[in-house]
Amino acid sequence: MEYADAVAVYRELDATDADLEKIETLAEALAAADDDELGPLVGTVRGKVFEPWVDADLGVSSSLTAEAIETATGVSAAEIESVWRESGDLGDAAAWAVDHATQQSLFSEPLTLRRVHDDLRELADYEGAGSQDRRVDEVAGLLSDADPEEARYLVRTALGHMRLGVGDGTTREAIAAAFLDGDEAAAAVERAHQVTNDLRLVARTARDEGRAGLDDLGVELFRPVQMMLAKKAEGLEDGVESVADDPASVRAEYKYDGARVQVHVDGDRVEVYTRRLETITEQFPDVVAAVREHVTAERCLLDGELVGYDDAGEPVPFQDFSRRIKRKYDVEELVEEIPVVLHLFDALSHEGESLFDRPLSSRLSHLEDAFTPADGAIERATGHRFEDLASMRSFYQSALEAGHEGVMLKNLEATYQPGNRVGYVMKAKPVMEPLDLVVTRAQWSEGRRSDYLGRLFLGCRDPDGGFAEVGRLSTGYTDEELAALTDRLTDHVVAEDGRMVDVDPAIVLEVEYEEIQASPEYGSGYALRFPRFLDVREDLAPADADGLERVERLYEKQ
DNA sequence: ATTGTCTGCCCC
DNA sequence: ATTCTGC
DNA sequence: GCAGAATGGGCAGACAAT
Repeated sequence: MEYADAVAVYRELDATDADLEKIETLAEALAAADDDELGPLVGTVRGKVFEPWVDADLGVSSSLTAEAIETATGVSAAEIESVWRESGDLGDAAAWAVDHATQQSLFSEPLTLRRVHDDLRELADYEGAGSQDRRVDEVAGLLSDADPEEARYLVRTALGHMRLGVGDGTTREAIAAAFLDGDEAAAAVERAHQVTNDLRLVARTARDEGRAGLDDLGVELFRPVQMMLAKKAEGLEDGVESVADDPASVRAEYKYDGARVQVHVDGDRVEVYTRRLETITEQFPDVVAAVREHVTAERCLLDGELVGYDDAGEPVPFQDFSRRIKRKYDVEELVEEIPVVLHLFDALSHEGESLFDRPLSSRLSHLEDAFTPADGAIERATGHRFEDLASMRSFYQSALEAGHEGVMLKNLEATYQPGNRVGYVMKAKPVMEPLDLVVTRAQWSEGRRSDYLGRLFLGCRDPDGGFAEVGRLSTGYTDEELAALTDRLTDHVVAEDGRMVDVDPAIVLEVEYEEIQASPEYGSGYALRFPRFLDVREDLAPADADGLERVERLYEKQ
């Protein structure tokens, strides 16, 4: 397949918002793809060049790609930056740069999908001194053989942002439409995706073996399964109403602030997977040891949350616990410093028996049979069924007092539904008092927001009469609110540098957040976790904004 | 040897 | 993670 | 109600620059 043909497909997908049109376009392309092109097409349409289970990174993102565009075209970095900032897409800037190239490659070979895909894959193998330059050269090499449209999607692929409006859902529908018949085709594709987490494999299987082949793909130990996710509840009562008609079939559990993990066990072999189904077994030898010692089942697949604790038995802030996740060297040192507890709350298979179609109540009794709790190492998630809302409310309070995030609410009769945020699991967390903060700086956005100052830096009053930054804001406003904000901010611009804009402190925003954390990044020494826009405080001047002392007080209080 | 910048189907 | 938008 | 996009803080690792 010529790369130009793949690009024609991307463009057609890009040209419509209608789901059905996207599915039809993609299905036709998948059906027409050659034997060895189906995988690359399924991957690149989602901006991915590796299968999800491959532990490899391209190691190229916006900065190095901008350099590659400069190398390939001779267009200056400043010009590329400027077009990037205007269009909000580095791929668009690449298209422009190729069109305005001041240097032509001596001989230009037409690109193929295969070459683009395989060359990008090679980037991951480069390591050591000079590797960044070699990555830049490799991307530049592709770009110098690309026409403007090819360059646009080549760059978007390298960055992993195709912006085609095609996600896993659309791709699954297209696979079904391309290779299968019948009403339940899409459901069969979805199920196969849930248990393999690999759309390329699913597409190949659907094409080569049809429906029967897909149905043969089952849950296997050491092939992680997509996790069932929770929806957000407005409050405890709302959550209970949402999960089940009958409050008697609701289980409330502590919601822990750690990392969601799936643990696979077969005798001595233990693997620990994250929510994105990455392996983190190496980072948690303590967890592996605890599982070996206390899991009594020979074979099982368990679901839970890993949480860090301090000497006093209090859960540590997520930012501290998170150090353990990416640690590669001196792991034992961190094992000592930040011990963790594995809180288990579900069982997906037990002694070879799949439990996906069983109600939660049944899965929980299998979980109970599968291991012996050991305090401080491996425990059941704290949870119960409650007779009335008042007792559930006090349970919720006890979760907060113990330093946890809130509660999960689960329907005891529901089956395990991988990959979906279904209404059978809800999470309830308390809302913090909002802060009134001043916009100190702003940045031009990308993609669909490229005409807006969509990233707003927030400051609180500091004792010197200035403003100390406590983070950035970029969600919570509608397009309309953002357009109005952008308009107003442009009246206060004092300096502009690339995408960054300095503004007079003039606009006060009401901002919601989950938590205040200690920050090494921001001037105030604090940062908001999950900040979002609530409203413009028209009634407040910058001098009325919240001060650093209030931020400090709230930090100490939580 | 130290510091700065970039990256991540990162974790949340 | 949260949130908004188009279907 | 779903799927998709655009974005938050902060961490360790990997190189590059000094």
